[in-house]
Amino acid sequence: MARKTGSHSEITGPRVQAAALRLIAQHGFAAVSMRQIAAEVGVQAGALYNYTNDKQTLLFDLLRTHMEHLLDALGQLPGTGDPMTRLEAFCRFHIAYHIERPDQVFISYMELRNLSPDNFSAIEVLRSRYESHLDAILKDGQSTGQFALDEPRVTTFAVIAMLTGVNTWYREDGPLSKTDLADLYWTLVRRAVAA
Amino acid sequence: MARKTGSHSEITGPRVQAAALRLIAQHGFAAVSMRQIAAEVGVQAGALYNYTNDKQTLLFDLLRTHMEHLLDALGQLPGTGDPMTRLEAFCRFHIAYHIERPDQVFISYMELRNLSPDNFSAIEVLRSRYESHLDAILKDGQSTGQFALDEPRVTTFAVIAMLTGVNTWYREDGPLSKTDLADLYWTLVRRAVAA
DNA sequence: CTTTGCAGTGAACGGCTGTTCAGTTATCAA
DNA sequence: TTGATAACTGAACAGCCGTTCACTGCAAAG
Repeated sequence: MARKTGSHSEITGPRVQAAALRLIAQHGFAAVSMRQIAAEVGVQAGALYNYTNDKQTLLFDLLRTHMEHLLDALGQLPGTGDPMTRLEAFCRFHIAYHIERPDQVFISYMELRNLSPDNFSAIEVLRSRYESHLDAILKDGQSTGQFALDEPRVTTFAVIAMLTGVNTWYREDGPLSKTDLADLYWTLVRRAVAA
Repeated sequence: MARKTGSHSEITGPRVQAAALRLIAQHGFAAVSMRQIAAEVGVQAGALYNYTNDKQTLLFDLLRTHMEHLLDALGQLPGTGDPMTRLEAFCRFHIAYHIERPDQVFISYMELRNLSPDNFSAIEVLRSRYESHLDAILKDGQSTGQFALDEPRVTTFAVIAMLTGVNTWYREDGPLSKTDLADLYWTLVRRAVAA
């Protein structure tokens, strides 16, 4: 099917996508061959081209799917209301969502440079849409006087970097529960921005 | 020379190291060939093996050199004294040092998975030595009552992730000076940890 | 002027790369 | 049972990979 249409936005087969995700997260896009992915699925390399146009599209679909799901989930958070409440909701959401999808998150900012220019731009659009959600919260809190920020845009980057950082060290079987984790990070963020 | 000794810790030729750094930061370790690196230096691929044992060692030397220079520079900061003062010094140092070396920083946590197990362990040792510097500051400030932290170790990860994040967005020709930048981040960190 | 030794060449090695495609197998509707 | 169609194989393609090595050119030491 994929072979015939040549479309750029096919939905890659779930089995293929899962195998690619796992292997690319582990070894990196450039280091993983189509034959390895095929072996993980349990088919020959040629069969993959029933599900994707080429290796580049396979990576792009991985990142695009992740970003779209992320934005969908984000859309369910309230877009208006008390900035402090919304900031807390965002922080807890971000940590919870990212900690559950370490492979997707890892790939999504590790393999950006392996995207073609067009694909890169497409992902960047989605990414900045996500960031602007936090940006809006910070600016709202700024105008109500609840937050004290010299540069909301910089704070956005700082908070997101801090929150996303959990993925580099948090282990499910460690001493900290996910609730503990969210509490700790929320305390840090709240104090960092509070007036 | 390198060809004969077979040593694991040779210092790769500076020209080769610089070329490898630039290309790997841009395209990724697995995506860059020895022939590309050689072309950047202006020699044939075979000549590289006068300076390094193999491609893996070339990457390892890049990361090891970076981490050793980082630790050297860190060693010049005061190890004792007022925790708040030391924390500020650390934050400003971290930002200043990292912002000047975007390629090294990028590679140093992007290409970790391309290291052999032994080389990976060696780099991890250096990395955790760096982190423990901040950890010590936070624990000191905790005991003097200047900081209010539920989990200093988590705070260490959070602060380092936040500070290192500048490299993903800061541009030299943007509206913010490096001093502005350090001031902004220091304000966030100070308020996040202060009692 | 000769000798020594390093730096670099360029060809070659086996092996792996993404991708294509004619041909085989399996599935399922009529 | 037949026919259609989707899924998959396995071989092949041209090309690049890391690494080795006999050989050349050159610079400095005796």
